[in-house]
Amino acid sequence: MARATATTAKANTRKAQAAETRAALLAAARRVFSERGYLNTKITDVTAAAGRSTGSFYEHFADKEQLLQAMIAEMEASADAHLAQHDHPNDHDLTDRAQLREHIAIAWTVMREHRPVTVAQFQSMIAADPGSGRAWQSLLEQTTTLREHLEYSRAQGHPLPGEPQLIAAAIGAMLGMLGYATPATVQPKDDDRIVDALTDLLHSGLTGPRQTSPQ
Amino acid sequence: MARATATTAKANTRKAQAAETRAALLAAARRVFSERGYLNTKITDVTAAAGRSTGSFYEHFADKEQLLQAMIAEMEASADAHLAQHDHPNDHDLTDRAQLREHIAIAWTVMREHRPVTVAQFQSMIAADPGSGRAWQSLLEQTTTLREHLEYSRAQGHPLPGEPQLIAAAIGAMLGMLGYATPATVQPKDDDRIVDALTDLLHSGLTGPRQTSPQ
DNA sequence: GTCTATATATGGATAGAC
DNA sequence: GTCTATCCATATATAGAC
Repeated sequence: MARATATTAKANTRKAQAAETRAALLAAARRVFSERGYLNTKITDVTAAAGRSTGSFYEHFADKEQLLQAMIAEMEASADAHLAQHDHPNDHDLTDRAQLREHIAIAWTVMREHRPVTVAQFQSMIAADPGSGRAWQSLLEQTTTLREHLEYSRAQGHPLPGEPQLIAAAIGAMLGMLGYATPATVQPKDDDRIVDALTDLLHSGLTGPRQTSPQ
Repeated sequence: MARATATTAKANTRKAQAAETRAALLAAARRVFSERGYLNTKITDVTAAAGRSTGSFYEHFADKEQLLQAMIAEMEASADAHLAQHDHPNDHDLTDRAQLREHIAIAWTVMREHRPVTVAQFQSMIAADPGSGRAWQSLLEQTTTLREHLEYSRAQGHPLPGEPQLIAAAIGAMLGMLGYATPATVQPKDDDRIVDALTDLLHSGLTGPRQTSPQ
């Protein structure tokens, strides 16, 4: 079948077409990953969804793993731009409810907005050999900032439930797993409900000072 | 190579040998799953580790999934026997620190003692198509008891951070993911440290009433 | 019931024309 | 750069002898 070779106003140069194909593959991967996930998706699924050929795929990516890396790079660029709007000094105090909520909300929003990528990344991590320790390593890496904030809080005199590294990993585990498992169909207001609940749970736990419901 | 056909005192009946082979396959699967995990393990990896043939495998299990189901059944039988030692009435109050810790400790211990199985089960769940909602469904199922306890606590007048179902899922997500990611090499005393930290975090959160360290 | 040997299916990856 | 056609590696599952 004939495929549009210049759907945009861009000049139909060889270079521009390559970029177009690459973008089409990335976009198709996002679509396919959100349904079938990363592990069950075959290269041919992506190329079929993009309307390209298998051979063309390998002109842009060495394999499926490299495709995922490119998607992660895109996401991080986008997330960094988003984060630049907020100030993120190191001296955050996560024992302050508002600041804790802000962090949870940002993490949750990024996971939601880039769901196909985070889902794929999560699957890829889990599929690694358990003996390799990659899951633990990944958990530590993704919670580095969180850990630093906790260390700061502790230095300020707030005693923590445990070592900052462990607490950060626990929180990261909760957010990551919940973000993966939560259906894509939840509404924005549910997102708020979830962020509020997680914030309260992590801020003051199950016994924190909350008003008893009126009954 | 010659393989022992009657390593035990049992009579070498056809039936006994079948049971022996089945047990050998299950034991081999535990060993292999703990290193390479469930997803990356091939049927031939299991049979090779068990010293049996591929053809023999299919005499006992229809496929890898059924092998895992058999391992889960074994684990649940073992866990139930273990749980029978404690009383588990429905009227537990997880806002009580000791009772919360008990629950976390049991969950953590089961995950540790049956690590190959829980790891395999976790991988199998994650590998399912994200669009199927299996991860969310699994999370709800595995936290049913937890949810009931939380509902009880709430009925007793303890306000929770959110809906019991969501809070239970969040706690389950934390425990499940952390149990998966935590290296198999941690020492028993580290297990205690982890259980204590998680208990404190979930009980009173990051700001709960704890003594400031002497400094 | 267990074995060896093999059929079958799948998907990753490449060659060469356009 | 993109395509079609194809090679090739891998793993599931079965057939048939013992």
